[in-house]
Amino acid sequence: MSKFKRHLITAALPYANGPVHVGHLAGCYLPADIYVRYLRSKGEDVKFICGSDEHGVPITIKAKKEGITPQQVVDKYHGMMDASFKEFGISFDIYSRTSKKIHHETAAGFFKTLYDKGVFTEEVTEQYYDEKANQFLADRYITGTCPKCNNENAYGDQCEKCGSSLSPTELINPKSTLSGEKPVLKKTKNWFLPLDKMQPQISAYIESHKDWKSNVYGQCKSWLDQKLQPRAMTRDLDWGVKVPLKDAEGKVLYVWFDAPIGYISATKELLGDDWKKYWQDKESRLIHFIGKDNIVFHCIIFPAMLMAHGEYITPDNVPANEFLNLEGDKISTSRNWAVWLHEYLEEFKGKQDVLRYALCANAPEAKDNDFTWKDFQARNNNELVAILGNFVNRTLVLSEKYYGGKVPQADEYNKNDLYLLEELKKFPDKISASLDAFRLREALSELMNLARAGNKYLADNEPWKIAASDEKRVRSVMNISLQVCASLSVLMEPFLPFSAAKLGGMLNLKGLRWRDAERTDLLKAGHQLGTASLLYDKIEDEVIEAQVNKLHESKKMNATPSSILPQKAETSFDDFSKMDIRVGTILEAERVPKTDKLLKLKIDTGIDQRTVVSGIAADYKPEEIIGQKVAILVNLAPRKIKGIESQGMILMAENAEGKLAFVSPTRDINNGGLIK
RNA sequence: UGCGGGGUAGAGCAGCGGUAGCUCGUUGGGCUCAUAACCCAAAGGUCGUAGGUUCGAUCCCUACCCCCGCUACCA
Repeated sequence: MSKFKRHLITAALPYANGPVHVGHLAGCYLPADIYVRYLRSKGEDVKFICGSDEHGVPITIKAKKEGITPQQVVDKYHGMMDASFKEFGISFDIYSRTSKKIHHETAAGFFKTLYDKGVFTEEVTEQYYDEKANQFLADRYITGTCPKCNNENAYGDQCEKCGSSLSPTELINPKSTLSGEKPVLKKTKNWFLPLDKMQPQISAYIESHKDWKSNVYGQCKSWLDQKLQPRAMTRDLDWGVKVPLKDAEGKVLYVWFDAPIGYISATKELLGDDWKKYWQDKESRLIHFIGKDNIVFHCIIFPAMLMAHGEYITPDNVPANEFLNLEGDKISTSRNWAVWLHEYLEEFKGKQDVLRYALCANAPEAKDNDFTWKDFQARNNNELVAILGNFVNRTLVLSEKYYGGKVPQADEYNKNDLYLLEELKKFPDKISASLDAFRLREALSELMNLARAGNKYLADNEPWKIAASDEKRVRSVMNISLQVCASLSVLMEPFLPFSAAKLGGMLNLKGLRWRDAERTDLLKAGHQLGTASLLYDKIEDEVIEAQVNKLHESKKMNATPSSILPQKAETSFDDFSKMDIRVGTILEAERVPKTDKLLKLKIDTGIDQRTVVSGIAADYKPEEIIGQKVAILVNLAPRKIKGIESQGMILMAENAEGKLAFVSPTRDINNGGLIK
């Protein structure tokens, strides 16, 4: 039925610097798994590819911090992720890793092909080099004073204090984090993918996929409208895939060049020579499941690489999800604000499907969504237990009671029966339509509608009431209810594979395909059913409260230690006394238009009244700070901000969350009073 | 600030030109086979704001506001 002979489905390669959390699952692994299981159930030829992304700078930094090698870092997390995906029922055909030999060969080969075809442009730039450590420094390995806010601990790519994005050469007093030495500028050559020149064909490619999700298509359009820029595909670093050229000593492939090729090398590893069918045959369909942070790489850069190579098909669809928040706050690995999959699996043994259900029902398909434990509990208790589990349970309990677990013979169908059976036949196609359009939440809710229909049918026909008076009728009602259970067991498999298997066991059915779900004779009269047991248990309030508490405690623990910055370099009293800090009073305050954080203040410094622009609007409203006593550095060189000359700087204290507070004398000191 | 996504009942979402719909929650009733489960019914929305196009707008156009992401600013 599909115009494609085979499907290659990938899920974003998770970065091997931390374990898997619910955000990852909801973003791409669960949707991809549901889609793949659905295709398999339809009998399609499908391969599901994933693996750990093990290169890139953050891993080398993490290794340094923990005093181990990068290889040890990735080994640890690769093992964890592999195991927890497996236990959660993410049914990869292969879960590989980019540190494997086959990947290094494939990625290097791919690069070499592009190089030989003359695709790349070469550019020599000046980069910082650490002479003591004998290597070029990635942006993150350089710290120095931020030229914008004087923060002495700014990184080469970004100042975390003021948020400015920087280039390493802008830093004042740059320092290598490897040796502490001052790095020197040294020329280095890198290879660029000329996306600017490829813009026409990339545009044509994107334009031919207007059917993509609006968040994906919109993001791509935005990049194209801003004109693509050449992008460096190599880096001066020693952790990664070596650039396969003679004059490229000490260089590796850019992670975003190397990572998507991981899909290709994993396919090779899985299939041997057959891999080409999936990547190079026009009748193959390539689909990437990713989170929104990866859209550009999968929709523009990777397709550009594939086109430049020439022998590959391009992604047919990239159904990217938005982000999942947790209890109202962004999920963060470093702040330990997350529900970790390996911990969930430990604490909720056998409840994989509950999390699968909660995440799918609330997946961030169109916008960011919030995962809350309360919602998780409600989904389980009010939907899985009360609707799906209950329908199956009441049907099987009655069958056991009336017929000793043997499927009864249906006699004549009445109006009610025919109506339900007609409805039943529509479900596989209805759910298919939603799944084919990557509307998984909708598909899941359709599935639940079948269970709802079953519950209603039982309530309307009340077999328990007529059990004694009309045995014939009861046999028909129970037969039909059992057929609905059988269809459910097939249709729920992509979403709830563990429950589907359990239900299959209770019904003593297996090996059914998607199409079978529309049949109304899956269970023959006389067929012996297995033993009934509950599909889902209620989750009590205490369990949920415990999880919420755990979350908040870990947040508290993380808030304090890591956020205290180390002491700055020693300074002299002379240097300190150059600062002229005075007590002042805020006379006027107003928002600087078109900015989020800036206030324009008029301050009485005792010396004069002057204008100061200050980034405090997130914490203070203009009207509430009039009359506030402040500490002000008055002899700071004036600087124009948003066209307003700022003549000084207000001193602010900052807590771990970045909240600001005025520094102000505790007894009444007149304006102009010296702070020393 | 620029770009993208989003703003629809208490919560989560669908609808995207013809007098607002789904799930959960709430309230009332029924039932008792079933895990205090199930079934029925009701309440609850001026569809972010203001203009415009149209016989008619939640849906199209314009401006603005709010939330999220990337980006800028944050002395």
